[in-house]
Amino acid sequence: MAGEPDGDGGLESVALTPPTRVTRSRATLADVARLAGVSAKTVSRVFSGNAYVADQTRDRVMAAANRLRFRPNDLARSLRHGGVANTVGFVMGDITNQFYFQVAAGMERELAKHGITMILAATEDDPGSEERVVETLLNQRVRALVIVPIAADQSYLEGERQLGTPVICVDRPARNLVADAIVLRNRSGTADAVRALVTNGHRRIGFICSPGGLYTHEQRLAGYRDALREAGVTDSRRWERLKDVDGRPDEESARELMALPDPPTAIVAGNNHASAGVIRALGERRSEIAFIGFDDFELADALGISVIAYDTLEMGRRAALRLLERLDDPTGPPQHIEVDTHVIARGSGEIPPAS
Amino acid sequence: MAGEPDGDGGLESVALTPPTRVTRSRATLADVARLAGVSAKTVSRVFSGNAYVADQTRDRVMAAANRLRFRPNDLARSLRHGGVANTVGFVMGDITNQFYFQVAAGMERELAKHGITMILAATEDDPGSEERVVETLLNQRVRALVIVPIAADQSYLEGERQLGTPVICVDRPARNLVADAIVLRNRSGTADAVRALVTNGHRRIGFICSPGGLYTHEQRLAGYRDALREAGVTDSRRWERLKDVDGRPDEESARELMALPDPPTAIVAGNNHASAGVIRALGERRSEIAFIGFDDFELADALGISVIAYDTLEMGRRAALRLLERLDDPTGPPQHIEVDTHVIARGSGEIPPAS
DNA sequence: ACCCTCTATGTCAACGCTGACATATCTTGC
DNA sequence: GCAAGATATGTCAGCGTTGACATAGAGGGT
Repeated sequence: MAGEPDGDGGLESVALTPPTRVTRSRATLADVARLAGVSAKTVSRVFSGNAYVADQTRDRVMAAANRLRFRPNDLARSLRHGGVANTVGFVMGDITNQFYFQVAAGMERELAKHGITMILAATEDDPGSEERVVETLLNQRVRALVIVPIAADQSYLEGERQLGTPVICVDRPARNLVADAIVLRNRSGTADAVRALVTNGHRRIGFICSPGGLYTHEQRLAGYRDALREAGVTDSRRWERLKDVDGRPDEESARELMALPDPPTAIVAGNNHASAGVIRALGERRSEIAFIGFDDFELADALGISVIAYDTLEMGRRAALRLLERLDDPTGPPQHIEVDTHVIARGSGEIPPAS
Repeated sequence: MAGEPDGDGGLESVALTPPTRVTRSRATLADVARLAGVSAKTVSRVFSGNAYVADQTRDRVMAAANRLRFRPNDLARSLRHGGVANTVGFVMGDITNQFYFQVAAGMERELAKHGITMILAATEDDPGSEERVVETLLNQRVRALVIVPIAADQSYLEGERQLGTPVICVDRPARNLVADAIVLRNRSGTADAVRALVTNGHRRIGFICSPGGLYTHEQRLAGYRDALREAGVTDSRRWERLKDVDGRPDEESARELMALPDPPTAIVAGNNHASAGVIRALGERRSEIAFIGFDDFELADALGISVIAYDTLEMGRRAALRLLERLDDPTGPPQHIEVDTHVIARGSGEIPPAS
């Protein structure tokens, strides 16, 4: 398969210009000014837009700027304006988790409207690296920080906050730091799903989620318990499976539940990873046991999997909006914002109890 | 040490020093220097690390810096060093497409190793906005650009390239611009999948993909045709369905194929969206008709769906590596790098022809 | 004619940092 | 004892930009 047949070969080649000569340096305001026969300040005025410049002069400046391919240097601009850049930093955890990127996407979209650009950094879910990563961003003089807290403690940011850098936490609240938080409606969202199952006649409902201990997972577990308590189910602990280990514990947990003498008639998964495990474990028996997973996923609708869904983009958007508010007015108490979740019924969650 | 008598008072000094602002702002090198009783340059040396500083002095400086919560200002640093920041810009298309973010993730991981931070920007798949977005990044003085080309023409970047800003294209090559490209092995990857079906006895093989016209999709279609031509199938056009419209054309296309008097015994989908359509259309008949989709997706393994897969993170990684090479040595012809794809057999693709 | 305001442009310093260069002390070698 | 290096620190200018301030002609009102 080495030689691509005919078709539309010749993808590259055809260099438009010989292999690159480099480093004619970039034009500055002064260069443009010289060419246009005006002062640097006048060029500056043309590019920052908000001052008196004669139309004729403006044209001459623009012509010179285009000829020299001038581009205003935002670094210098930022330095001049209090040394703060027009960027915000987003610190996410595990880079392979698309959740973070969806949030980033929502943020980007909103920030772009305000001409703010976003700088990305990842902690790779290593709590120890959080502070280091944050420092990198602060050195870049971001105007604000949005972080998905992963370290055990964010008090190291207290100084920054006092210096006026807003900190917004996403998905989990910060610990030991006054900061706004944008989180999911984890607890009541999960409760909603369980209630739906209860309404449908289920009493033996399993809950699978690993790793335990995270804020989000604790909240979801709590919601699960809330709903079962409401329903008068007192032995819910029996149906809980929360492992902290790696490997594929969720799938095993599901099999374990299904192998009980009185197996659950419905299972709720606390996150996407757990959903995958449960679906694998269910296999051919997917039509027998009801299932609802927290987190929507691609093709879930094609497959008829009911989920507790939410708008990840919205989380990012809300984070961005809160951030913009903070930049306008840094005072005021921290807000705890919950983003709505809702159960999407696609079939798997509406299966009635078998026994 | 001229002006600045003590700390307070000094009201009578008329024109010498106007009342200094009391707003607590961020500490600078000079502030630290004053507190430590050394020159700013010495503090600079401590923080850039690579020069002679006595241990005792270093300690004193660090103590002062910590007390003042000093942070080096990378903006100023960058400005001093040729006015170029230590960042690269990534321009992606539709922000809700997780593919882009996976690429971003791979890049980030690699760039972080080199202390380079990434700036994100999205074109929202609007070709007209590409140039504007790119400009924003260039104004931030990114050291290099990685873009997923969406505009019809990237020649507007030629000037930048000549000024020494490397441009790397991902997923699709640039048009009218000399730039490296990191793309998937679209053509032969698709051909591999079709060959596998042929080997399994299939001759009537459908291909569904929308929208047509994109580079990637053209390549995949070409690969499909390659393999069928090899197999001596001459009427492959009959089995191709490529629509440009929106809605859910892929699902309809699949139904249409299945409703033919001599329906295909196997179907290949050209992208994830098409896969979803086909899976919906197949419904209960999933076990009768072989299926392979381009792009892996979550739970595909749990569901036994065979796919043409690749490592999206790897694409980003390769882009980052190429970029770093370019920064080291800006010369040399543009490279066209293909990232490997491979067929993952999970069952759906190994179903033998029924008739 | 005079003053006033509006428009249009220029001069200069400074944002925070570091490279180039200068200076001063301390070793080491012969 | 002294040149030659190694070590330690300081001074100054300038990266590209713009705010503050200065200047100067054009128009308007009286």
